Amino acid sequence: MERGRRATIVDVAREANVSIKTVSRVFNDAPNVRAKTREHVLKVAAGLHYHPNVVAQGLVGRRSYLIGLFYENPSPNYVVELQRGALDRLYGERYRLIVLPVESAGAVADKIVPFVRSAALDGIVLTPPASDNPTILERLEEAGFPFVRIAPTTRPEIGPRDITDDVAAARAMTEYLIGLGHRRIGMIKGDPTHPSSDARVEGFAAALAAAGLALAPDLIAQGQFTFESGVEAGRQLLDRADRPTAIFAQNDDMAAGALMAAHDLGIAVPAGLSIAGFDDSAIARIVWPRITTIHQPVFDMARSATDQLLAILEDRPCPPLIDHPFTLIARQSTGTVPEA
Amino acid sequence: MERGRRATIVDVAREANVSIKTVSRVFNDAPNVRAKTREHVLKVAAGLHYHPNVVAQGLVGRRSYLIGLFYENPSPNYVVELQRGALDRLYGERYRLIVLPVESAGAVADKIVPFVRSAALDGIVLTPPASDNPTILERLEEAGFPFVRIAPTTRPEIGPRDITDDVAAARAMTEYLIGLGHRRIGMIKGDPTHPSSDARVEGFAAALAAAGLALAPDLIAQGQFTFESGVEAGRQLLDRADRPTAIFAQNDDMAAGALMAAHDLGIAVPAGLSIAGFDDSAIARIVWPRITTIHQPVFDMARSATDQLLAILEDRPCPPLIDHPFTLIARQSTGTVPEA
DNA sequence: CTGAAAGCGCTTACAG
DNA sequence: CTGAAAGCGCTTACAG
Repeated sequence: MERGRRATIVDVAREANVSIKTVSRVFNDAPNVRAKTREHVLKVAAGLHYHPNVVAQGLVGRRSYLIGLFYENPSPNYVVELQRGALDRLYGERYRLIVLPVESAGAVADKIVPFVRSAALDGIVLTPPASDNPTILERLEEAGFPFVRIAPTTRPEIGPRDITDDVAAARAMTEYLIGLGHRRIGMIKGDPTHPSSDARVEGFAAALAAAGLALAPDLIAQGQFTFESGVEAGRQLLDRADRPTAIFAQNDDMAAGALMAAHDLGIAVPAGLSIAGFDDSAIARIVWPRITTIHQPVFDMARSATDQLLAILEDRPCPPLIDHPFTLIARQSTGTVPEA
Repeated sequence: MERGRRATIVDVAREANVSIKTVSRVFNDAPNVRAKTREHVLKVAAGLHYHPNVVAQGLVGRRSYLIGLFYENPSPNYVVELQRGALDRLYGERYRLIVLPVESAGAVADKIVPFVRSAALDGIVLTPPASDNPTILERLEEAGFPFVRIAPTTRPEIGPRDITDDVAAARAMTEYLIGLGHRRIGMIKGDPTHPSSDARVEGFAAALAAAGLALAPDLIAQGQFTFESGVEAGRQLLDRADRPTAIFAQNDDMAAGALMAAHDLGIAVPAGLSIAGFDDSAIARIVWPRITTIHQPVFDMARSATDQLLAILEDRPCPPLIDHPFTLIARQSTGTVPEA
């Protein structure tokens, strides 16, 4: 064979003295092949370094064996966890993962179908906020294009979902802070286009209400889920006389940002200020002090969302909803309220 | 058309009253189509939501339009930069990116060809340490499989490379620390299977020698390019009476780890200890104090490596070597040597 | 248990 | 400027 020329099913069939159909059967673990024939074919194939051509298989089967992972780009840690989870499920499968980072899900919503079509994807995993974008969902449904959603909050009827209870998680963290004696607690919200942002405010508010505390609107600062936005929002909350004694940021990147703001302002954490995050991404263990956070099972959600997508593509039944448990992880960035 | 059924070239040809060959010409910007015919075809195609099927194109052209990005998993920041660079070059192209993270390049070296073949990749971008793995290079060469390398240090003859001068960069950082008055400088080495690790030690040693300083072997601690290994190595260097006044870690993740070790030991940075990193990855701006580092153009290297790979695949000439400039970025983690 | 034929949706190489 | 034929490397649907 010439340099770079791959053996084909015809080469194997010829050398093994069988039809191409038999070779096909062997490589697809189809029944009705004598053990001896199978062995012989396998041996010849190995000698020829034969591997079935996925592209040809794809053309016949009208599929590409390509799965898309669609995400905006909030934090590298989150993205890498997402990829790891999806890849973990795909390991050993014929399917491969195409990464589809976009600047803004909203900006490409209109072109989502042409986009997935021209990339020849078989299906797509949607992450927040795309998993709740009405245009994206509508277009995909119209086209009958297979998709699954991670952490959506709307339209529960349209297909499998992987969620974690944002409201309960945010409530748990807030209760934890209240339990440490905090009464003035600030929150840094995430990107307003992510429905999780509102859910986490809801949990926050519920815990405050249950403890008889008022929700002061000026103690809620707007962030974007990025580190930089956390620095900014942190400064805004801290640069005043009646500053909060604790800040609960809606993800770890923003919590790290708030921590940076505190450092820059010379405020000791946790002695003078408690900071809590959300996600349990790598960043929470990298900054000092290490950040108390909610472990959100991003890896697990991505893994089981991918599993559900494969089930759809292969016509297997799949659970419509998986609710992944969260856990509160107390670390060094939170402590009892400072003496007044 | 039924749900999910895509229009094909035949559908467009029929409705536009031309041959499929003409439709093909239009979508490939081939010459010899009357402007009027072209317009008509385009209009009909748009009405049918037609997109050429890449899988079919791939079968005919004996290619998949799939590029693999092969990497070990040292730091999320590095990985995301790599992906961003490659994706940036691929934007608007027919090619798509497959991510191929592996636990250890060495462990899969033997199976690299079957691996890329069964994933049906057209070519692959190799990152350290795979870009210097002799088995991987040999197998790929034998098979005539297209690849480009990021930051290799060996076998300059075997194809396009994108490098940055590790020796000079490490030397520059060391000279900077010496300029601040440091005389006892520790180094945290990266994974020994990465040739860059040795190159950076070389630059470190050269700067020390030029300043008439001895290279104390016990001031070189072994790390793995991970945050955790940096914590460990940092502790090892700091937990002694004659500890160094500065630590130069071979990447930012390990520098952040050393910083964590210093925090845990109650050593103030930079007042009591200077810490420098390498890469200028996101982590360097996220920890406190922000880390002085070498900006390594990972994004640019990935981008131009991908560009070179496309050139190979499309038989265009491409530069055999691109040397990307580094820059030293002084931030808050380094300062003058503490008074003895 | 095995195989010959047809076809997946395109492009390449010719012909006009 | 346009098109009919052949073929890329497989699998599906039949036939034996």
